[in-house]
Amino acid sequence: MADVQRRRPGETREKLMTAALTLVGKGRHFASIGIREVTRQAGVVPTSFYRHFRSVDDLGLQLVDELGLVLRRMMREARANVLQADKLIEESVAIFVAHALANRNFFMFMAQGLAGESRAVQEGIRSEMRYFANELANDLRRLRLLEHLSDSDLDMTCDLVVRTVAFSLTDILSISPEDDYQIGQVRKRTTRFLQLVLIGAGHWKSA
Amino acid sequence: MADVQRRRPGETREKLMTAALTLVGKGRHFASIGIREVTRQAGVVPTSFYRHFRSVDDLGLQLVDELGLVLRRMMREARANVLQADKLIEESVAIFVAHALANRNFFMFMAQGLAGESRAVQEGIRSEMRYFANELANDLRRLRLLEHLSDSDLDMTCDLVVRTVAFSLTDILSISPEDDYQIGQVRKRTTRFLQLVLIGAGHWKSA
DNA sequence: ACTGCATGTGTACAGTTGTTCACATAATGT
DNA sequence: ACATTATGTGAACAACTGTACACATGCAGT
Repeated sequence: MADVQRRRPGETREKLMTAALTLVGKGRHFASIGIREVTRQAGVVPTSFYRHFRSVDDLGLQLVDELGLVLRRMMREARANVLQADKLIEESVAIFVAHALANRNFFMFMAQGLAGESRAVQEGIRSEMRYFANELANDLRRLRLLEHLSDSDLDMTCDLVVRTVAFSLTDILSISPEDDYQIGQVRKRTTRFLQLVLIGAGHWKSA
Repeated sequence: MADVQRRRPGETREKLMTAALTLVGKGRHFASIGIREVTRQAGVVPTSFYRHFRSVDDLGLQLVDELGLVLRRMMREARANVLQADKLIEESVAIFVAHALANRNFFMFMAQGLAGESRAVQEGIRSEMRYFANELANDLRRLRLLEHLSDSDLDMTCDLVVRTVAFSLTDILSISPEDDYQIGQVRKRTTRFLQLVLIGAGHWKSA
C-alpha cells in the first residue's frame, strides 16, 4: 500500500540527516534528539529510521563524514581566492564566516559535537580539525611563509589558528544571521586574533 | 510519614545539583538529562525537584552561577602563586589544569554549555569568560606587562588567551584523568600557545 | 518468470517522561 | 500555643519514547 518507491535511492536517508540538522538549527541540542523526533521532522514513519541508521549517534557519525566534505569544499574555495599573501588572513576569515552562515545548521552541529556526548563524533570532529590544520601548514610552506619555523612549531601555529577560528564559530552562531553589524565585528575580531598569532609565529624562535 | 526534614536546609537542592554534574561527568550531555533522571541519581522523589528548580534549564543556570565561584577561587590561587613574571604562563596553565582535573564534572558542564541549547546558560558562561579576561587584563597592567598596548588591544589579547585556555579544556576533558603523560602534553602545548600569543602581543603595534 | 534484497508502511507494546494533586512533617515567627 | 512556610512524600495520568513484527512494493540478477 501507499506510494512506495517512487523515490530515488537514499532519499529518505538524506531527508533524515537534514531533518536532524534542521532540529539542531532550531536550537535543539543533538544529544537530546530522539529517533521519533527526527522521523517526524523528516515526514517519515519511525520504523524507516532503522533502515538507514542503527541509532541517532550513528546518524551523527555519518554527519561528521559529510562535514569533511563541506570543509574541503571551503578550503578549495579559499585556495582559489587567496592568491597574494597580504590579504590572506582577512580573505580566509571572510570565506570561513560566509560558509558558516551558509551552512549554519551544519556548523552548529559541529560546535555541539566538540563537547558532545558521543565520543566517536567528538573524535571525528577533532580529526577533521587536525586535517584542516595540516592542510593549512602545507599551504603556508608552499607560499614560503613562516619558513624559519620548524615543522613541529608550524604545526603548533596552525593548530592554534584552527582553534581560534573554531572558537569564533560559537560567536557567529550565537548571533542572528541577519545582524550584519555583529557579523562584521566577529570577522574583524577573528582577523585580529589571527594577526596576533601570526605575528607571534613570525617572531618565534624554534629551539 | 517517612523520615522528613532531618536534613539541613538546601541539602536536597545541593544533592540535585551535584547529581546533575555527576551525570554529566558520566558522559551524558546536560541537554539530554531529564528531571526524573536527576532525581533518581540524587536519591530523591521526582516531585522534590520542583521545590527548588523550575526546570532542568533553571538548574543549569544556577550551576553557572556557582561556576563563577569556582573560577574566582582559581584566579585567587593563581594570583597568590604567580609572583615573578617569568614563570607566569607556565604556572598559570598548571593551576588551570589542576583545577580542571579537580572539578572535572563542573568544567565538563561548562564546556558543554558553550554550545548548549539553553541560550541563558550560554550567555552566562560567556559572561564568566569576559569577566575572567578582564581580570587578566587588570593583572597584566598591574604587573606592568604589555604596557605598549592600548586598552582595547590588551582586551583583545586577554580574550584570545582565555579562549585558548578554554579550548584546551576540551582537550583535558577528552583524556583520562589518570593519564599523566597526556595531561603533561596538553599542559606543554597550551603553554606554548600562550607564549605564541604573548609574543605576538609583544610585537603588536597599537594603531 | 522467479527469487532475493532494499526500502517503505502500519500496528503494537512495554517502559519512561513531565507534571499535578493531596498529604505529612519540621522549622519559624508571632 | 498556634498558624504559616518550607520541604519532603506517594500515587496517578496522559503523552511520548524506542523497538519489534508482519507486511507491501519495486529493482536487480538469474
